[in-house]
Amino acid sequence: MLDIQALRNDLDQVAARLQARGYALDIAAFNRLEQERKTAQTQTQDLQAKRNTSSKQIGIAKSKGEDVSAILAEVAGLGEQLKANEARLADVQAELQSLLLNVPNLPHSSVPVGKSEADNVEVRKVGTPRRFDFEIKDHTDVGTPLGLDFDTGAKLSGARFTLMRGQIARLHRALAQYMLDVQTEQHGYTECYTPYLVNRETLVGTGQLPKFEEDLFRTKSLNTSLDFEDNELRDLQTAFQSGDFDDTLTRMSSWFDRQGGLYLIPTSEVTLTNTVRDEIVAAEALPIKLTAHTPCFRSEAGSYGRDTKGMIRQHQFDKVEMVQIVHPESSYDALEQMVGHAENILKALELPYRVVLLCTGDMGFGAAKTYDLEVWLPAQDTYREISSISNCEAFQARRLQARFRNAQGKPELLHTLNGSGLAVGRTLVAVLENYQQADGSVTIPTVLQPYMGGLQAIRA
RNA sequence: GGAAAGGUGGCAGAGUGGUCGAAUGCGCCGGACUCGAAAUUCGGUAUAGCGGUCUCCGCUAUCGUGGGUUCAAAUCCCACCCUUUCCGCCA
Repeated sequence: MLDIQALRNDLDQVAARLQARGYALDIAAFNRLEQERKTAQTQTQDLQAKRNTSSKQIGIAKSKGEDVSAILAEVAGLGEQLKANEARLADVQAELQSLLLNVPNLPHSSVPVGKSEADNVEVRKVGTPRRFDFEIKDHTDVGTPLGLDFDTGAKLSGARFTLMRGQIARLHRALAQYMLDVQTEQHGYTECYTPYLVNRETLVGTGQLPKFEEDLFRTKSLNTSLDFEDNELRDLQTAFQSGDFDDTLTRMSSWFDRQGGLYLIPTSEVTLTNTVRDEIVAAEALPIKLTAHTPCFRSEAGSYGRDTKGMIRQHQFDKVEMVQIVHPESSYDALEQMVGHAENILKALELPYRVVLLCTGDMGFGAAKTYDLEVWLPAQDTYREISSISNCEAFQARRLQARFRNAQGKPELLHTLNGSGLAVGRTLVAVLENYQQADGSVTIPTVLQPYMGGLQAIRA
């Protein structure tokens, strides 16, 4: 969420910076809502002040045993007027809030302006892709004989699910364990175990909601009664029959909320970052560095047909996440550090990769600056995203009301950063493809061998 | 799932319709005392929004959340959420 003061004072400049990332801010709508808000708020507050003083007078008069009918007559009807004004103010503020919740973050000045992936800037390339003296296979062909089973995954759950058996399941676990150990032992992150199901508020805090509901999986509790109230059902029916689908969805969603429906996390950035929601942390506690190995669940709506083969794009994948919660002055240092923390994993695994600085048009909703790490996949003859590290500045912190006490003792918004360190599934893909041998076996990277019981290669 | 208790400031905890944003204690900040510290003592100490004559002042909101009653709600009523304890079930 952007600072509403920035929008009030500098609307044109903010709009121009948003334009750079392809977001058209509705300036007229904002101005109109702000105008309405201003009048509604001053009028409401005047009425409230009038009510408060009159009520106080009544209290004083009564304690003295005086007659209060004159003052009572004065405030007659004030209640109705006040109620109407308060309702109008609440409406306008809700509208402003929802407008604000849907505006993406401002890009940092060092971010290249661009429209798409094509405008991203390669920062550096590390490692040399291996030369193969045999015909290389992609990870599905390498992995299938070793226990990668897409058919069973599909049988159990559907497309974009995978079952792993035997050595390859162990390799997957070894990768996650290794990454977690490096992040905790070498980079100073605190290991966390977090819930995989979270409430709505948590997802609003990190920015997945309200805008990206369709990217998430949502559950509902079966223990509660699923009955609608009679009038609710009638209203829902009316909304549906009149073809007002927005209204229908709103009503269903509000009903759903009351059923205790929780969402599956799309990344543990959500849970780790939300640990500081509604907190005022001590400045000495900064930076807070957290890591977790969790599954991530994504509906992948709108990506039909993309990466349908293999385990590049799954509904469920594991990830070791890094989150830093820092003083605003050090967030850009922290961003560079975190890129290094993710790179160290790739270096240790001896996987060739490149670091890419995302352009304004390719960044995520909450990011002010993002680096992607892309790993070399020989079968695709290209680099593919394996990590994404972002500085969200105060964008999430403002939604979360996550603050610290500054030198003046005043609460001030923190900066939040998150990054993958790394995506485990895609790392497995990279290992399978880069370490494949002519005989169909896969060599185990040296650093993983202790996690594999000393095994140097896996074979069918 | 059943029963009970409870959710108040950074923390502990009082307040059960009226000058209550809220006693008191702890913590924190500043002063006094002291060579210095501790102890003692005095004063200060929430957040957000709006407005102004804008290093200051005024107004408004906030006592789990949402609604209701009332001229007036931390306090009364309703619904929900959460926490704790006991019982049941359970990995």
